[in-house]
Amino acid sequence: MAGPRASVAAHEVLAVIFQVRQQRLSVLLWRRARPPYEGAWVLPGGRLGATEGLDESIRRQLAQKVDVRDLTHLEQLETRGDPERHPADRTLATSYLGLVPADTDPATPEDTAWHPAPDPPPMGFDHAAIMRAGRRRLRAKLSYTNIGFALAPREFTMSELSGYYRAALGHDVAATNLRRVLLRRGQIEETGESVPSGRSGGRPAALFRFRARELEITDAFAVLRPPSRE
Amino acid sequence: MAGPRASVAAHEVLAVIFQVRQQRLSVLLWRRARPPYEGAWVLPGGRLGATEGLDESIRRQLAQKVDVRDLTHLEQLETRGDPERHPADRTLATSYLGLVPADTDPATPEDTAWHPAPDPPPMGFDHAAIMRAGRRRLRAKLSYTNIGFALAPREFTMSELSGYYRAALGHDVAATNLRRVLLRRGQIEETGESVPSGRSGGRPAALFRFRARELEITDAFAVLRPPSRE
DNA sequence: ACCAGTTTTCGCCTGTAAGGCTAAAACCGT
DNA sequence: ACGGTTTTAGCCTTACAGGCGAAAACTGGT
Repeated sequence: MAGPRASVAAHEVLAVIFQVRQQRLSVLLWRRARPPYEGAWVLPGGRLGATEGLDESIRRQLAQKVDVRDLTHLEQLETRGDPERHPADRTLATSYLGLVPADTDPATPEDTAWHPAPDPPPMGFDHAAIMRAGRRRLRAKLSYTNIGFALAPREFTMSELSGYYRAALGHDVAATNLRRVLLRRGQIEETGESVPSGRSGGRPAALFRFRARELEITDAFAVLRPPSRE
Repeated sequence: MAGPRASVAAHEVLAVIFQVRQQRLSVLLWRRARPPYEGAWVLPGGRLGATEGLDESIRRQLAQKVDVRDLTHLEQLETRGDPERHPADRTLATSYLGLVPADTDPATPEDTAWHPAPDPPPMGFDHAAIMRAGRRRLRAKLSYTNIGFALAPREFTMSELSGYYRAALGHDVAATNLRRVLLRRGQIEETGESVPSGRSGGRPAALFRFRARELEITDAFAVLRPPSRE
């Protein structure tokens, strides 16, 4: 009753790294140097080392592409294992979602570049589908977690923040509503300082910061709560 | 700059199968027949076949433990790859969350049994942690999706349904509130029929069914919506 | 110094969803 | 018919999302 012959497959880790650059959600891609898909854009990553954990491995691979200290968030996304996803050898891939805050410009090697996430170049393997899964995950978590902290710099104005949300969500976000929602949830707070606004005048904008810099799930999100406790 | 020697690791798939049995959330476990962890309870699953996809593999493995037709939901959960998670060989594991509706009693082999999920027996490997991840996922999705359809039989009364939710969530759920929430969301509808209630009288309960039997995400869950379209 | 233009911020209002509570409805057995 | 039991419907409160307009706070030009 044993199934098909058990396989011993290669395993790779990949990362979907997003950053908002010039008002657009961008993804870090790497130009592949060898066949198959030589010259195509792919997600950064590589083979799992013999003694590495998965998290450990993706951090090591990324260290060759971006300054890992700029990574404000990293979480596992999904694992793909279709026998045909890699034309040559059988290779499973575990992907991660990573975020870089909007103000930093990490040094990247020559074979690596940022591309617009809504309209990426043709990508090798099944990496385009993995990137879409990353976008979906990011969009969903912007609603019910404080994950915005990972897209925004340490301090920001509300109009800047709404710009990051707009880029990531793909639709307009009213700064006034965003402010209320995040303040009520206790995700952000005023720093007390303010900065002059745009080139042609305008009221100076107050600076805000996220209170936490780790992922937290919004309470209100859990519906069907336990009955009121007394 | 090449990392550690690339590994070619074994890969297994595991499933966290939940069912509400006698008002309690239960998990299907399997008594392991060989070392390591011989005799310990583990999650059902096994080695990935050489030509199988991951989804395909977990369905094949499960077919040996439960009638797969009883599975109303199955989704990928997470992948673990700590080098120490398997004492002998390096083995990665991709886990799935599966659900069986409350009224069925699938035939299971002798080495397989249902155990209370809140208070499981000692389990081998890292399977206890995987099971907890499955519970967290289930609890979260009960809030913002229609995943209840996979826990409940085709037709049910509201007090039965609130029992399934209570077991899965681990706290009381008011039947009257649950009814309103699910009706407003359009997740459930009345069948028109009703059944006599408990042993000692009482108003007969209306029967309900879920309108969809596939996972759908509740709209209201996405906060920070696009501005009103006209 | 004042005014027009700009951007941010505040306040008021609306709609909708969650959830508590009570009364009514609909049955059973005696 | 009446008390016990369970389900269902209605009413109310609270909380959050989001629209809109007015006020605040600045810049630059006249």
